[in-house]
Amino acid sequence: MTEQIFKALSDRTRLRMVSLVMKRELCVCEIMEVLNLSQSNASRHLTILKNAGVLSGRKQAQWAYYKISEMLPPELYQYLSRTFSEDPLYTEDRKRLETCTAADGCKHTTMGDSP
Amino acid sequence: MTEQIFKALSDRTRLRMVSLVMKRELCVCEIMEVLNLSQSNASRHLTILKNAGVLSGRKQAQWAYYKISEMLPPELYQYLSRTFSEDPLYTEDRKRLETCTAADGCKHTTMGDSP
DNA sequence: CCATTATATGCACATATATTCATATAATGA
DNA sequence: TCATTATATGAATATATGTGCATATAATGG
Repeated sequence: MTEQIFKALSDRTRLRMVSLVMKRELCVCEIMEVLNLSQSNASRHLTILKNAGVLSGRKQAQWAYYKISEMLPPELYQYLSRTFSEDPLYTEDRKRLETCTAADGCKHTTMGDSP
Repeated sequence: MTEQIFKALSDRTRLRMVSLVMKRELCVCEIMEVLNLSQSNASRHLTILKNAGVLSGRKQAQWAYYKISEMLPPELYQYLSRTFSEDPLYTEDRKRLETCTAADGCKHTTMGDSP
């Protein structure tokens, strides 16, 4: 539902999440780390985004990965994409994402990494 | 602000308002009539949409007219436009708008009409 | 089996939001 | 000037939402 999508996107924390996930598929612990959120809070927000059809999620081992849903209307994707690249709030989050996973971030790397 | 725009659009009543106003510039009394809202409620919602930059407003005589703001990001305009034409909720409102003003609706016609 | 790690969820609570009622402001026309 | 019409806003209230804390579930590795 349209209303639901907008509701999901009407929160700053969730917008920041979408911004990060738009870069690449992420697990909850990476997101809570970069945005400095409590685990439960991060989980809840991600659930809201998923239920609204903004994100899609999958589980692998003990991790829950989220990515941009293919159901997300292209116009919204375009708008978000443009907004995130223009607003420092989001670009800085994205910068922090890189350093986070580069340094160590979670105890794991997103997908299979070399031995 | 992005968050603000989404917040403004995250309410069903306001989405219905935007749908109507996307057809043509309307005054408060027309909107409250078509959507069957109390006057104060309609006014408040329109103020929220205006403050978010979704609508722009002007006053003429005792009436307050609202229309789609030129500040509204084009991607959002596209998305809304498509959504409103696809969802019966909005198409029926729009149908009711026509009959309303055609019959009598407000005591006035939107702009100057012939004698 | 047990400790650890990752995630989701019930409960409680503070804040935000939508709505109504009453009232203020302002323009119009008689 | 006064009644009418249109709109905005303060106060009150019910509901929704975001957040932390504790806990449940589940997978992993030792």
